[in-house]
Amino acid sequence: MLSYSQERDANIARNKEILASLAVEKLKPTTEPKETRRSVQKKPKTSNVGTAGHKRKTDADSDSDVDEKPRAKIARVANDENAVPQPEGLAEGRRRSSRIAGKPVDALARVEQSRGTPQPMIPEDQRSGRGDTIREQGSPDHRKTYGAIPGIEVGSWWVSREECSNDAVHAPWVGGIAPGPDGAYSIALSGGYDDDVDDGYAFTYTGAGKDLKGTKAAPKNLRTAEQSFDQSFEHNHNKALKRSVETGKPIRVIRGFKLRSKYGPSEGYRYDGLYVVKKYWQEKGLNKGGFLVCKFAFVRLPGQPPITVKDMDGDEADETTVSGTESDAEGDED
DNA sequence: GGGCCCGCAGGG
DNA sequence: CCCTGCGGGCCC
Repeated sequence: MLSYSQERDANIARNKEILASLAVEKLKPTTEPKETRRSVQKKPKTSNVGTAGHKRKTDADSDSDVDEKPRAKIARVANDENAVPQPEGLAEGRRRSSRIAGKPVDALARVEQSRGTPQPMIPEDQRSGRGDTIREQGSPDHRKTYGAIPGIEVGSWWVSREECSNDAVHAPWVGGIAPGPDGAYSIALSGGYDDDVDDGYAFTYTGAGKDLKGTKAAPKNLRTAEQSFDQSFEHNHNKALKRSVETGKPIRVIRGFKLRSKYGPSEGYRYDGLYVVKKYWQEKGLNKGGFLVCKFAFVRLPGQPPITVKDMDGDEADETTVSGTESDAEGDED
């Protein structure tokens, strides 16, 4: 019987092989000058700001960094004219993705503990959910658009899935896969599976299909649980990704802070551009029942801005941008 | 850390 | 209407 880590390593090795077998030419290790760091453009738009009803930045007292910080990650592009005036207070201040409850999300939370109050988080007239930067009459619903969302640069960053959804980059609040008729529109890498491999320019991804967990009263109110059955390509989400392989439609990819990879942002969710799915297969997943999972191999389309790479050892440390690295001596520990 | 309630979006 | 899904927050 293999231990968890042995099994994981075996899976990872297999996933790496598959990625390698795709014979994709890796982008050269272009180490971009720090400037290239995309999107230092703060200027969060309203959409993004007004967004979460839950957490709203009350006033400026919270952290006042951001401004000059090169690591400002808010990257909305927005035509200035289109830009809606900022409700003050929310304007600047990078809001954090309370990745860990108990962090200085301070006043943010609190403001609205109206958890039970069902009300739109964004005023009706502002919540197109179609990509606010292009919200004009007649503009298409970008939630169902393949490829880039107008006005959203590669490298754009959001504190939460909710905000990302508001900009139509990845519609589901929870789901990792946004399915469409000719393939998935977008996916989210959030570190849900330990044996997924992320090399930046390519990665393997595990499909959907898990039980929900809950209590007696609310049997399925939790969004995750242990794998308790085999995943299949009949599942709509997996089917969509399989279809992506056939159609070659580009898929928007966002990486989240929970992703255990040097390509994951240290906070929030970042749009890393377009990828295509090259291959799909099934394998025994990393779960105690040995249940099968559906897997997919993604490869990044060329000609896009480089991905930000996190300085591992330091974590929160600095981030530099490169567009693909050979070395991936990502210290395996355990 | 874990437990649990509360969301939304999309598809059936 | 129902259900699901690599969230998020709060409480312990």
